[in-house]
Amino acid sequence: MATIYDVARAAGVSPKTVSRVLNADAPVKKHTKEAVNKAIVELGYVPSTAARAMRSNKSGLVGLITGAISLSSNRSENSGLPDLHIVQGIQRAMEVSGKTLLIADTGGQMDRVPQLIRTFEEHRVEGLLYVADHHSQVSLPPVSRSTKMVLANCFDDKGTPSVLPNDYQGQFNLVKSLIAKGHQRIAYLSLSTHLPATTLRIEGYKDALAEADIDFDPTLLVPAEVDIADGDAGVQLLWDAIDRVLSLPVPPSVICFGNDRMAMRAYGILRSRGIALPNDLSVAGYDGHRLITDTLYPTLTSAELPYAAIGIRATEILLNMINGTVDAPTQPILVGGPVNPGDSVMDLPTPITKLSSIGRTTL
Amino acid sequence: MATIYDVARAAGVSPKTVSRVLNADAPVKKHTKEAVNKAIVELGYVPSTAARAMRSNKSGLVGLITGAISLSSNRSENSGLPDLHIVQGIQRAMEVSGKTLLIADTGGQMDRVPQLIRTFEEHRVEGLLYVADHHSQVSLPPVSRSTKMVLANCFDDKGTPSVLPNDYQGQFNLVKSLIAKGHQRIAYLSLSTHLPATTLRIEGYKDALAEADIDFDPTLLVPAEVDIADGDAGVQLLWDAIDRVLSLPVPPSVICFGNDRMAMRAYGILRSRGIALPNDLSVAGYDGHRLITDTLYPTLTSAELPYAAIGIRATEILLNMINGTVDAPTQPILVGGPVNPGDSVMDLPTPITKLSSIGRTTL
DNA sequence: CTCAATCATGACATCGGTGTCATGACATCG
DNA sequence: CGATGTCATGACACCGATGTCATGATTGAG
Repeated sequence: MATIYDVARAAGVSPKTVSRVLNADAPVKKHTKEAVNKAIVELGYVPSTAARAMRSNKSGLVGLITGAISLSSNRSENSGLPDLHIVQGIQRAMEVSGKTLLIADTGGQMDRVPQLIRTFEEHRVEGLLYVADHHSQVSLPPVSRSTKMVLANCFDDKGTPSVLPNDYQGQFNLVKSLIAKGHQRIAYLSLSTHLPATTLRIEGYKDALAEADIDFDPTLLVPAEVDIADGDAGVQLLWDAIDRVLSLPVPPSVICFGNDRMAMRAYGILRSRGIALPNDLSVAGYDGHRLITDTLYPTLTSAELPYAAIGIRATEILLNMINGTVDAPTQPILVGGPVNPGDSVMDLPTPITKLSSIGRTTL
Repeated sequence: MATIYDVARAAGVSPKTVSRVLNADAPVKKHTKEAVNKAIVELGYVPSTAARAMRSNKSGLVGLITGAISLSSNRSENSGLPDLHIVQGIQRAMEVSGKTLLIADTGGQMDRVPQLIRTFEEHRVEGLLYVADHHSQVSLPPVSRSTKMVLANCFDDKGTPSVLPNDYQGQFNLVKSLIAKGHQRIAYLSLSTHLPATTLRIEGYKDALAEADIDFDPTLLVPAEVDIADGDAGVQLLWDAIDRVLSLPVPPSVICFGNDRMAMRAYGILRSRGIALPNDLSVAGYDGHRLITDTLYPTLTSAELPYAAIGIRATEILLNMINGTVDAPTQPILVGGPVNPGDSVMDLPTPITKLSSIGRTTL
């Protein structure tokens, strides 16, 4: 591979002059510049980032640690929206920065993280991003104090800058939109209550009800997901939860599910019970998982988890920290998302009348 | 960041001795070694790959060009199995090699590829992998003759080494397994006939029929996908294709779909027509898209597209080319996959009797 | 026309490792 | 006991770019 010295010799100038042409950081005579460019093209010269990095002490690299690639759609038990969307956002934001993204995948094994960080340090990355597959608390091994780091979709107890989905607001807006469509009996079959997201969403659910002067009915709130990734148990639990809320004296007119995958399962379960969607019962999901929401029939109403935006925000924050232009945020950044309306939610012009006639004949 | 010189000074030895300890490429007295290691730990020294790469003229990097990350599940019209699985396979194979993978995403714009290749060349990658999102012919811009390259899931007309799914065998085995279950009237609603995969799979379909002495009936073979990514048109076309084969004088006992997503859509369409799966009609997909096959009820029988294996094979070939141990293959490597059985295919103990009673009452 | 300021370019050192060769300290053997 | 060889280590150059400083050429001002 040709070096800057080869180019210099071919153009009859010094290496430094070639460097000046490359970086346009000092005036070069037009004639000289042309000779240099000609030599560059002829030799197919491409500057070496390694040499540049060594001299400038800047690698131009940013490291990303994630399990998004190895885990994405392989483990179908894995519940939510693919965290890959966060990676997409990061890539998009990184592109315009001119830095190169180094992606390391954990393969789901957290104990490999130190090794990955080590590799990044060898490459002298200027910053580090950590992406979690769901809103969670993490505890990462310490990195050299000088290394900037931003957490996406997770947080720790060391005050590392982090970007999180606004789960409270997402569920709040979703329920609010259901109420606007005339629904009053709103069931919520949530994810495991051990998840930070669930706690926040339940708050959003309750506050949205309160805002509309609807009393919170505890029997309508059922955790319908276990932590253990056991497909069969999951389906059973979901079946049972649906059974419970539909058997209530006054059944709900709409069920919110903890995520789109649960809603997708519910489509099958409800149909097998002869319940027509959305005529007999409305359904809403969470995540905005397009593959599911758009493909299901009827299309699914869902609160969008703004993963791409989270990736973009996290990247922006990191780049600012690298440039030193802005201080790292001390509080988690919350990113909200819209409610994507689908055909799975019925308009209920006269909610009270309809309520009493739903769900009884089907059980 | 500490350098090898800092370590040398702290340990009271020469930099070269530190280098020897790091690489264990020459004997070092136990006492000296301990002093060096102590200094390394105390200073938190991490060697710089940039400096190493420059001296050795080996970057230890492999470049990967793909659209898998940006396109994955965002564009839900995008038909098949996510090509991300290929990337997963590549990562797994690369891990054990000790090289670092540099991933560049095209964002779906092929015109960005030259730019990405340029960046890789600046990083002096030792090899290049290109991953296509579906079995297709590609035409990549020329790279420096010395750069090794392997194509995964695609091929070109320049004889670049490539690894492809064995579409012929996949469909052949799928149809064979259906025949083994007693099916004789096997419809095939294929993908667009412009795809290389479709041509190959139709051959496999026909040969499997021929092997069982079943006459090929052209009315059972319907292309049910257009090239244009128009969701509505796709659904209409699929609806119509299903309509056509079910209206035949002797309707099929099973329908093979071009991919799992089509099958998923078909579940909804068939159910809305009152056809019970698999009792009234069996269904099979293609891709082995777990998210779909495992979640659908009943679970979907599907020919697995061995994307992970393709990624692994492509990586192995590339690494061999880099090591110079093996010559590049001159013919595309074909990788086969199993048929994943689901509950969507009925056993037909007495195929002929049942055949005539299917599909009529539902139309 | 002279002197200073500006411009274009080059020589050289440097970044952090490692290959090559040299060197002094021991060990081994006849 | 001296010659030869092995061992542990260090001095030095080099990989490819670029920052610093120097230098000769050119230009402009007085």
